[in-house]
Amino acid sequence: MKNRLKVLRAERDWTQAQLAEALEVSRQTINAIEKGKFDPSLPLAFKAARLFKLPIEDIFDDEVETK
Amino acid sequence: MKNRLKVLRAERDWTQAQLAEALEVSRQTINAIEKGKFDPSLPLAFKAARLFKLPIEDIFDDEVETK
DNA sequence: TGTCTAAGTCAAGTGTGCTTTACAAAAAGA
DNA sequence: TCTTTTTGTAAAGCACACTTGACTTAGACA
Repeated sequence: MKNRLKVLRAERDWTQAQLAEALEVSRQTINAIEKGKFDPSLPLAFKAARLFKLPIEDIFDDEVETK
Repeated sequence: MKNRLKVLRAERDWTQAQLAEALEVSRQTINAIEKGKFDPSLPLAFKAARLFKLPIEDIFDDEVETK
């Protein structure tokens, strides 16, 4: 699952730690999600959507990565 | 987490088993999600959104249940 | 060069999403 | 009523979302 967290962070000049705090998860969790290590839970995706005021589909991308 | 799966099923006259098959999960998983026993994973939420051609937010509701 | 911050990663542990198997309860049809 | 279908639920097990703690790497800057 791809996601735009890194870009959305950059647009706001936030660190992984700051985003983690805003979403009430650990910094390692943010890092792992950004690096594609695992997918966030649905509740966490909702939290991110509310934080960035974007639909979940605009933050996370379920399509297969064709790297 | 509330959800409209039961209604969306009813609109299409589908059983839990049929929805489970369409989403490639077990019937018990559909039942548990409909009954609020646990939240679906984000990938499963994406699958449901594609199946029903609706945004994830139109199927699942992260707001606190005020029963 | 040395220091500070941000990012990346690993290990071990906890909780939960989802499975299969099985059975009971409820609904629907004859 | 009898039978079939659908829904609800439980137990045991596996995989993964997420945690804390610790360590490394890289960049910025004095």
